[in-house]
Amino acid sequence: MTDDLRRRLAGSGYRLTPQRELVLRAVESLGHATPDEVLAEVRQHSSAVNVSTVYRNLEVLEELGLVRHAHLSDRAPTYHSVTDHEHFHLVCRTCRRVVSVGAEVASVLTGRLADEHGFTADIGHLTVFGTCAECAREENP
Amino acid sequence: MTDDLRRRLAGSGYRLTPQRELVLRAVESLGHATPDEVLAEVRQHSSAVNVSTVYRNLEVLEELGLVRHAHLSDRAPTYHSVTDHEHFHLVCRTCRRVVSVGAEVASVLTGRLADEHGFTADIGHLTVFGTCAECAREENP
DNA sequence: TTCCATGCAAACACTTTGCACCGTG
DNA sequence: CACGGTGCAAAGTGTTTGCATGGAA
Repeated sequence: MTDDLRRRLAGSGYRLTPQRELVLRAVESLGHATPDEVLAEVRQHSSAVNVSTVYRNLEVLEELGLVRHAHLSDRAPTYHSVTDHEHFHLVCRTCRRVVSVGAEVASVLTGRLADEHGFTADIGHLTVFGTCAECAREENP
Repeated sequence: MTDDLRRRLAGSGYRLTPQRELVLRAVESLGHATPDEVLAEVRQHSSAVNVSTVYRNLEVLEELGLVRHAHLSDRAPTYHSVTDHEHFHLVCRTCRRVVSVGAEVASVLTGRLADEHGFTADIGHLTVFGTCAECAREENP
């Protein structure tokens, strides 16, 4: 599978480096992670990897469609691997919990946006903020 | 209407200052604006207003429900006044154009999220990224 | 006359860039 | 052995904070 990756990269004129692979594996194993978290994970395997290398590689990997990012907080973006089925995120503003929801749940919305506005929605990047069941219960008991 | 605002602020222990009012009026007149753009607009009326004052006031005004923000780019947030009907945003990744869409267009989605996940979505904060009709046409002619 | 609000400058968090060296293909 | 990749340090953005002063109520 490393050779697969190598070919994938070569196809766009990129090379496979140890750091590159470590960044990809870190994103895959973390699920949802900010660049900082990816850096921390990578450093567990290879001590000396630089922040800028992480940023540069996340960019390359996203360009190739191997990872994606979404904004789960007002601050840092979070990356996830694309082997997952397409999904979007619900984020509870109160407890910060994140739930992944299959893209098909939004199909009526994407259909209307396409029909009424000619707009092709990128559901994988979507984040819906709001309040989860538990937190709503606590606020109005 | 200034007195209205004064009372609204006083109700939460805040005061009405010229800067505060200028920030609110700027958001109202700009439609969608980043803190930077709000600052620029405010300075057209009163030369010396500080960045930090703009940030602090946007925060207070949002707490009171007089303005809202959404993330229309990966960088700065944009603020808009709440007198508008509730809406969410479509942002085209190619041309950066922004379209506002009435919250009711997402009602099937919000209904499903409520039923299936107990999640109350905050539609006013939602931004859907994707590709608009014109840009899709240019890419696949 | 009491506190909230402001200006200013410094600190912050996150990300990007320039440059010399390194290593993949 | 050419050219993309890396580390490092410095510079950018966008935002927040501490503190002394100012002004609304």
